[in-house]
Amino acid sequence: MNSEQEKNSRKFDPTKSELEILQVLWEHGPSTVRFVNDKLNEQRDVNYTSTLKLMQIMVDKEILKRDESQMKHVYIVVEEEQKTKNHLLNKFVDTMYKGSSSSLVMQILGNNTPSKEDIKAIKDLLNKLDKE
Amino acid sequence: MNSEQEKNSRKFDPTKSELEILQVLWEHGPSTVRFVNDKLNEQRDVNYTSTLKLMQIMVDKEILKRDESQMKHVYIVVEEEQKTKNHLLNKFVDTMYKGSSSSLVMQILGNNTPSKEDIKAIKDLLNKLDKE
DNA sequence: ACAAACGTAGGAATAATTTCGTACGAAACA
DNA sequence: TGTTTCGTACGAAATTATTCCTACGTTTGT
Repeated sequence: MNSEQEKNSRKFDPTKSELEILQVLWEHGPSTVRFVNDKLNEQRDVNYTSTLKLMQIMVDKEILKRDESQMKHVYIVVEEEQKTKNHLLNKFVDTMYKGSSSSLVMQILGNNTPSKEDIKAIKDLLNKLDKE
Repeated sequence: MNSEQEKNSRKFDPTKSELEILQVLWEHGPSTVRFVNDKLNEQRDVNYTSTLKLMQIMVDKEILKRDESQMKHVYIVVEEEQKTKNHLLNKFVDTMYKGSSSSLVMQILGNNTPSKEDIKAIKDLLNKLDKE
């Protein structure tokens, strides 16, 4: 189960900026550089060509692929969002909590105040897991 | 509650290598460069002076302080482990789960298989939270 | 048809991070 | 005491990541 995740995951480790771009693409689906750049500029100044360059690099790294059939290339995330997030989450748990996901959960629940609904949702999930 | 965390957290964002060092110090308490470097070398090759340099930089950044009363300086983590981890965890939740800690919890519980004990511990915590 | 706006490509400049070489003093020890 | 080992300081080199300049072609609108 863990080994399967390792098998499927490239070493792929997005940098900070790459992650910003991924987030836009995750939220809005396949997009042009222009669109991504505009989104990024809602938060901070970035030159169009900087975003372009980065996205081109991401294509090289095979984090993205692109549809070049139109003049305005459309960039598409290669690996599905959940898989990538899972990978990053596991890496985070490994480095910060020595791989113990429950201690992460304990900490996050202890330090934040989830709503009643959140609590219920999590309880339900736990009950389901319990039965298996 | 969130604002309090912001108040107490410096912008402090350890780099990858800094995090490696922090982990050694978290696990073993205040240590010399030699000790930290030996630990790091259990995992990968690092030159002693590289580790030294990094730890000196961390002192500059006030991530560490050091006891220079002995010739072999002893380095000490400034901010307590939990506070730093919490900060990093929150940052992670913010960027990866738009701040929704419960969706992180859902994902991590769904994708790993916590033990019965883990499940019980989490349930207990949830019950406690529920009452408040 | 021409100018303005917009697209990609690619390389160079800059910034951030990490690594290590060199110098030099203190301790250990034969 | 001489030499080897171990410590720190500091600067520079190497690496990685990020930003942007320039060139040049295509589309859009007049």
